[in-house]
Amino acid sequence: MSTTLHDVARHAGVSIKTVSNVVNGLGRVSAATRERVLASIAQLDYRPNLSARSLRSGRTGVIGLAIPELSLAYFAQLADAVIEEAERRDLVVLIEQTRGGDRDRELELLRGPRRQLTDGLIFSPFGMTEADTGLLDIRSPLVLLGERLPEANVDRVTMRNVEAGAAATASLIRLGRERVAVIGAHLDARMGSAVLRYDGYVRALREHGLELRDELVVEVDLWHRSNGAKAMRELLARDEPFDALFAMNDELALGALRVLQEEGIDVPSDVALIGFDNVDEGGFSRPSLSTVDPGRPEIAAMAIDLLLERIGGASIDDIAPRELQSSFRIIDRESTRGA
Amino acid sequence: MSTTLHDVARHAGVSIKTVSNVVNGLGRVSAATRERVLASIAQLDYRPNLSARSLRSGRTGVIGLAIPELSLAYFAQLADAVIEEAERRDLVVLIEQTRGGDRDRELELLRGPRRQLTDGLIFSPFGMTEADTGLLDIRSPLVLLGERLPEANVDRVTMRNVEAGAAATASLIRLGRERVAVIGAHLDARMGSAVLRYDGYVRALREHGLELRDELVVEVDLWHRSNGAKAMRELLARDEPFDALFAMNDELALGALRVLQEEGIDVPSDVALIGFDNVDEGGFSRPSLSTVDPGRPEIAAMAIDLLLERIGGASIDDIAPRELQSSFRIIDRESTRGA
DNA sequence: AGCGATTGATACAACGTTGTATGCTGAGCC
DNA sequence: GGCTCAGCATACAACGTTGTATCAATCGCT
Repeated sequence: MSTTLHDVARHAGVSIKTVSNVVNGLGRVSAATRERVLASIAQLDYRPNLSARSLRSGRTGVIGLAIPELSLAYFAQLADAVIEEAERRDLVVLIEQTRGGDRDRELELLRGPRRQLTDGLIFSPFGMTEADTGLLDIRSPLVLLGERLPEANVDRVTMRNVEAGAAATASLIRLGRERVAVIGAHLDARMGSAVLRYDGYVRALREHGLELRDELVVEVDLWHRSNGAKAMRELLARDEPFDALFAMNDELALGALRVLQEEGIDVPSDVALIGFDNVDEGGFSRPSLSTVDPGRPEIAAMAIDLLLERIGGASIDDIAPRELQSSFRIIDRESTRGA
Repeated sequence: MSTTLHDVARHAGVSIKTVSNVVNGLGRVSAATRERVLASIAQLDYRPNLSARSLRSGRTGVIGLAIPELSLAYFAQLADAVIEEAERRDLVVLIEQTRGGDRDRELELLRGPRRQLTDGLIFSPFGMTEADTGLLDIRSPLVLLGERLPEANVDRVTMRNVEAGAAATASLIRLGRERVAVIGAHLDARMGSAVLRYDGYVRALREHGLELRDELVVEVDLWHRSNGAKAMRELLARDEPFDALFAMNDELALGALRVLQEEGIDVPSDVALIGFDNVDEGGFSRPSLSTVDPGRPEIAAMAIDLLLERIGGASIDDIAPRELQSSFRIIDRESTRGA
C-alpha cells in the first residue's frame, strides 16, 4: 500500500529505527546517513502512519469540540477560533454536534467509544442538568466552556459575564437612557450566563442610580432569534415605556430589532440596543448592532492550553481544576450611536 | 491505563479473539460465553482502542472536510449537514479551514501528512488555479464540492446552477418585473458558479422575452456582504432603472439590501430581491430574503456516498469519476412578495 | 460404530511505529 | 597495548487490534 519505515530503511540501507530517528529528529545520526535517509524519504514519498504512531504513543493529535449546533453563528465562529488555535499547536479538531444540546447525545459523546479518537474534549454543555454533573468525572482530559454545571470538578473557561453585562448596560445609560429593558433573563435559575448577565444589568442600574423595574425585564428560555422577536412583542404589549434594550445575546437582539422596526420604532433614536457575543452578522444588520465581544480567540486558546496540560499528564488529583476568564470588549455600532 | 481486550479476556476466562468476536459480532460464539464476555466488558468498562483498530484495518472512520472558512454561514451550515450525514454512517468529521481559500494552505491539506488521519477528503477548493489541477491526482479518496477546477479527474458534487439561476430570475420576472439586475457576475471567467448562474439569468430573460442589458449586470469578485453593498452602490450610480435584483448569493443580497434601504428604496415594492444559498440569516432579515435552497443535506449525503465508494476500494481506474447534482428549491419570502 | 461436517474456541502473526537494550566501531588515555 | 568511552547504528519488543490457520469437541449420517 503506502510506504512504510521499513521500505525507506531498505531503500536507504539502514535500520528501521534509524529512519524513525531521522524523521523525529531523535538520537544521534551522522550527517551522512541523515542525508541518505532524507533522500530516500523524499524519493519514496514516505509519510508516517498516524494510526501506528498514536497506537504507540497513546496520543492522536486530535482534540474534540462538542457544541450544540454549528449553524448557530456563535458556535461556528467559536469553532473557527478553536480550529485556528489548535492548528497553531499542531492539533486538529473533530467537531461533534449535540443537536441543539440534547442531553442523551451529550452523555453519549462524553462516554462513547469515539472519545478514543481524541486526546481530550472541549465541551460546551447545554442539555445536561446538575444531576448529571457526576457523569463529567471521566478519566480523559476535559474542559468546559461556559458556566453551566457549576459543581463540576473540571477545568473551565468562562467570560466575565457580570462585568460584561454591567458594561453593556452602562453603555446604554451613558447615552442618557433611563429606562433600560433587558431580554433573555432566567429569573428562576441559580446559575448560568443569564443569571450573571442579569446581575451585571442590575448592578449597572444601581451604580447609575436607576431603578430596577420588573416590567422591563423579559424572560426568554432559549436565546434564539425567534424568541427575541417574541420577547420584544411581549415587552411592547406591556405598554411600559423604555428607551434602551440590553439583549443577552445577538440573536435575541436581532430578533427584537426586527420587531421594533416592524412597529416603526427607530433604533437607536427611540430605543438604543446592545447585544452580546459579537456575531459577525451584527456588523451588517441595519442598523448595525452594538455588542459585547467575548474574545473568542482568547477563549479558544485558554481552553486548548488547559486541555494540553491535562493531556500532558496533569491529572485532576495533581492539579485542582481551574477556571480561566477571557477578557471582553464593548463594540459600539449604529444601534447605540447618536442621541 | 485503560482496559484492553486482554484484560477482558482474562476476566472472562476466554481468549482475546473470542472477546474481539463478541465485540464485533463476528464468528460463532455460544450464547453462554457471549453473556459472560459481555458481563466482563460492562464490568471493566471496556472500550475498543480506535488507534489499534485503525492500524489494523487501515480505516480511521474519520473523513476530512476542507472549507474556506467556518465563519461564513454557508460553510457552517454545510459543515453541519456533513457532520449529520456522516454521523448517520458512523463516521466522524475533521474540519480543516483553508483560511478563506489560501492556495498554499489548500495544497498543504491535500498532500500533508494529516491526510493520514482521515479515510478521505471532501474538499471545497477556492484558491487553487486550473494550473494546479494535476495536484489533485492523489491516491486517497477525494470528492470536490462545486464546479471549480473543472478539469480535475475526481468525483464531484455540484448543483444545477444554470437551472437554479434561471428559476431565481424567472421568479422575479413572474412578479411582473422587467428590468432585472444581477450582481456577482464573473464575465471573464470560463467556469464556476458565477458563470453558470449568469447563464441561467440570461436564459430566463430570453425565455421571457426580456432584453439583456449590460448596464444591469454588476461584476463582483468575492461574494462577501461588503462587496454586495459595493456592487449595489455601483449599480445605483449607473442611474439605470431596475425593479428587481438577482444576487448570486445571500451574502451579496444582504449587503445590497442594506444599501437599498439606506437609499430609501423599498424592497420588495421598488425592487424585488432574490439571493442564493438559503443561509439561515436570510429568514430573519427585514424584509426576509427570498432565495434558492441548494439542498445542503443532499449535497452532504452525495459527497459522503461518493467518498465511501472510493474508500471501499473503487479506484479512479475502476470507476470513472462521477458528478452528482443536488436538487434545488426556490424559497419565496418577503423580498419577492406582493406587488 | 465410524466417518466427515459443523460448532466453538484458540494461538499466532501482522498492521507501522517508537522505547529500550544492546552491539559495534574507532578514538583517546594511561 | 589494553582499557574505557563516546558515537552511531541495530535488534527486539510492545502498543491493542483483527484475519488466518488450527484444533477439540460435538453432531449427524450411513
